[in-house]
Amino acid sequence: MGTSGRRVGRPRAAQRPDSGLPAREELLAAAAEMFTERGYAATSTRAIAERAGMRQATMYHYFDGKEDLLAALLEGTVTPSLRLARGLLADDGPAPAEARLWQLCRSDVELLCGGPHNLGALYLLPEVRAEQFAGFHRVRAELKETYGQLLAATESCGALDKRELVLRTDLVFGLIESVILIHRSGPERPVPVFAAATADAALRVAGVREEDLAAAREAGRNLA
Amino acid sequence: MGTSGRRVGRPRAAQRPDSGLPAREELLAAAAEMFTERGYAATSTRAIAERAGMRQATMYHYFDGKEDLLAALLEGTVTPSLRLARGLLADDGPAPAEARLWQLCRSDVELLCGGPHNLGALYLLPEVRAEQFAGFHRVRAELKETYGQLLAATESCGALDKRELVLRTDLVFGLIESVILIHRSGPERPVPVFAAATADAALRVAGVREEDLAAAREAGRNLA
DNA sequence: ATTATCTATAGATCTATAGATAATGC
DNA sequence: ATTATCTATAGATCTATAGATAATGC
Repeated sequence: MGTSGRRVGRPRAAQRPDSGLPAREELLAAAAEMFTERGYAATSTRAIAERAGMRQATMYHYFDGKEDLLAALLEGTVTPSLRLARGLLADDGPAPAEARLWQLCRSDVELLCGGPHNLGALYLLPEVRAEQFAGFHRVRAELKETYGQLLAATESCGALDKRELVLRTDLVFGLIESVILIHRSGPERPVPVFAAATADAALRVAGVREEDLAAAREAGRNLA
Repeated sequence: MGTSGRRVGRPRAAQRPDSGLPAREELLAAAAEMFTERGYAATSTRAIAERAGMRQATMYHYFDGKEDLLAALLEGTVTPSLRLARGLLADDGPAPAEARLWQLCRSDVELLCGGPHNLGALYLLPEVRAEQFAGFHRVRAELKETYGQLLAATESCGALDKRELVLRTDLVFGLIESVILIHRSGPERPVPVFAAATADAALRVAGVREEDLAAAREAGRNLA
């Protein structure tokens, strides 16, 4: 049986060229596209379901509603970053904290800008403050915590007191997340170049001196 | 006649303690609050009008609809920044570009974080891409252009080629706008402190060396 | 029997307009 | 006469549920 043999259940009404994706994934992809292109507000459950090739009511077989879709999309955005961040933090190899921070920043920018849609922009939605998104907020807070620990281990931030360190962390993390805004304005720039430049900028914000930057960058690249 | 004498027109149905604001302003304030707190999507024209003390239909006397309100709010956010930016750019006093850039960054952060609501977050809405917001986009592009000109005049960026300069501008402008995200996470930090720290970070991204920072900051403060 | 889907729809909105009304202004 | 507001509502949604149906699996 190939991937798209006969499937259980009543056939779909409007059959389209089989995307191969499971229905749940298809819904997520449709929601990602429409939320980012038209806006969360402006996207109805009907529009999502229809784009995923099924009728509106069928969506409820997979998700509890629009907010549930949004929550799933958001968590999917941060989870890969967090996995990488943990790896870099645990890595007790010889790479200095500066290099690991550089690599983390670079990869996060790639993740945020690499996908077909600007999913990051979704967590600016005020809706995301709701209870329902606690899971997402937890994961994101953990990612930020990792940034903080790497920063604390750098030479330039090592001497800062707690409060100053939190401020630096906010600024670096903010810079990385701001690529969501930036990338929109100049999408003709190649992502790898942009990601490296943003990682450079993050180290500058961290206080790494211009003359130490190249070394950190080189060492960082080798962690990829 | 005091500010709140008898007013022309049919009296309001539900009279509240007279806010003193003209109806149009009252609507804008209500929309600002609800858009940022509950979300644009989740806010109905009825909710806005009611909070402004009038009935839903009355809103249409002042605005063409929800999008029109959003457009007005957005333009109001950038216009003061742009005015300041132009002033700093035209100022042919003795202050170096670094100092003027610092001051521009500092004030923009104050403006973005100072208001009662996080209005900046609104222009992340995908809805804002629509035709209707062309005016807002124009003003914002002009503000960014000013950042670019100040950056080009700094010592550290003077030698960069066109493309590199655009990249730096994007990163600095992005950092400033990212305070929209950052400020949400730590609103217990005093805004003036945060604004100065962000301006410092912006100069670092611009490539200003650590040992030149203090001087630029001092000169920048005197421009206020 | 289980599953994935469908059709149909109740009930709850929400937006925008039409037309009336109650003030002040002249 | 002008103005700012009101009431009422048509028409267009949209969400979530109930219940039917058409496949496969055993």
